Amino acid sequence: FQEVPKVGAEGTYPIMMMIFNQGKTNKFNKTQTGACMRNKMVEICPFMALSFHFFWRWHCQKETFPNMENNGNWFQLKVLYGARPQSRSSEKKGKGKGPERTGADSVVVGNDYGEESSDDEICEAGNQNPLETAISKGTHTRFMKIALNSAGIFVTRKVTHVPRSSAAKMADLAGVPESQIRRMGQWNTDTMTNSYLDSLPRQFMRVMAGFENDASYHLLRGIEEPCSDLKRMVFPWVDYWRNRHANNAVNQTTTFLQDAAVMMDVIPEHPIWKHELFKTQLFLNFQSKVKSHITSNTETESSILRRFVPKVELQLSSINQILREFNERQRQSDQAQRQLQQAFNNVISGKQQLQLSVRLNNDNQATETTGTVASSPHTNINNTGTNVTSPPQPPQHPSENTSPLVNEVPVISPTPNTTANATISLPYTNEGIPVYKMSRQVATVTDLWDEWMVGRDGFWSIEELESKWGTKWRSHDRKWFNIRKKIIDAVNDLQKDIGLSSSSAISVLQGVMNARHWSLDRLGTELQKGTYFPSPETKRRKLGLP
DNA sequence: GTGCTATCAATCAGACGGTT
DNA sequence: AACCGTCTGATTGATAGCAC
Repeated sequence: FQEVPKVGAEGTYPIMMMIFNQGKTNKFNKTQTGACMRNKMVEICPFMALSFHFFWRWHCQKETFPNMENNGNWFQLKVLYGARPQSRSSEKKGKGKGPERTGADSVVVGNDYGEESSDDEICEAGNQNPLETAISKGTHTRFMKIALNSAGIFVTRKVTHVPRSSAAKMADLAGVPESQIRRMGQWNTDTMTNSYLDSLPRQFMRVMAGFENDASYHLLRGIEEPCSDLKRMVFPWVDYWRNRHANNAVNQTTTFLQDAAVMMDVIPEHPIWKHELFKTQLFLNFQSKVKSHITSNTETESSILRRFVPKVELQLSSINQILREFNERQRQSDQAQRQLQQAFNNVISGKQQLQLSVRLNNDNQATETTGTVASSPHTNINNTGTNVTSPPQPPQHPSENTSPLVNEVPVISPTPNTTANATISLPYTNEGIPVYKMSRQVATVTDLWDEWMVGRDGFWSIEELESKWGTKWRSHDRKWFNIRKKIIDAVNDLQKDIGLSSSSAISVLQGVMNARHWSLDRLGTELQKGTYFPSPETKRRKLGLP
């Protein structure tokens, strides 16, 4: 970490530099650098990400801070380590389907990687410290895919290369000169760039961090300086070794505290906030000061906007209005689509009878057949549509429509189905009662409520199954049902006791699950045990308290 | 030659379900 | 309800083979 002066303005700002001397385009071990600065948006700030990563490891995971007495103790440690912390792979021989590997090619000493240094070699070493094991290529790819997919970006090729190309494109769109982009991406080959220029393309860094120029580098969350007592609580080990080595380099204590003050509102449910540091009065005081800087400045910007560009604000508010209307229409459209999907599922599953009209025009004698079909994925309609096979007596479908034509319906009894995934047909008992195993894929209160009240994949809802066949449909799934029922009861309790809508009640329970890191099963168990009540009112009612 | 995907094996946490 | 062995799914490391 370095503190660099602003160009053309007073003050400095911290930057994080990475130094590397090997890589695909660096065949001659030339020392190259990459650098970044604090981002305007705390959510994507690399300082935030790295300092939270370290805080989590040293405070929450209780990882031992390395002894920095000499370089050999910590030079091989990886910032992002890849092996399982509890991995016992050293006892095993070889993994994967390939031939067993020998340990001979796995020893990596110093920086002399020679001609072929692949990640795999670093990953191998038999009894190596997991903290010294680099993240594998496959894991890197998976992490990238998860991150990209969660942002709605689907990449099929060069997944790990995406930031390299997209950063260049983003910078180009933001007007960063090509020369700067070349320098950041190490795409230059001319002698001047390679040998003489400062390797930090400051303009590129600033734009990617959300700032126009050095003078405009002004972080609202960076104004408030934490007191030394608070700072000492963050990375005390780092402070210790910095003092021993008389190292004045910037450390992340201040930026961590400033970022934490804001991030707590961005991801309030993250378990890191359980740490005692964030409950101390020192931190709470500091956090309120940081927030006051942010809110006061936001208002200033808004008043400036009102004073100088009233029309812009008017336009913005009308655009907002349009967006709201658009969202409302979109919501209605989504709802209609869901209803349509539900109706379609009902038809597929046989819950809803379907009227078909078939006209055959193959020859001059046009035939028209009309029939009502309680359809099933196994429904067979032969060429004429009138030659009906006599099916085994179908179960009593919970359909309310009984058509006079129902006896013509070609329904084939669904074949028994034992896999949880292939839910397109239901097995039936000899008495014609469907045997439904509740979905193991359901992990949220919303999905459970849906399965209970609407039914999954077009099958009967649990409510319907209960009302039609009592407990018989679930003779092999009692425990699961009973635990889940407690959650449905809790939703109903919230509606009854404090007047919430069903969707609000579902949100409340889902919020509890998220905050406490409970699975559905855990929530159900806690409700069953009476160790958790959805509301104080419910608790009073159930326990008969005044 | 390199990056990526498909695939297998190892491992772990948590769910499941039978027994007491 | 507690216990405990088994099952299941998720995660990770690793390799072969394909595409470029």
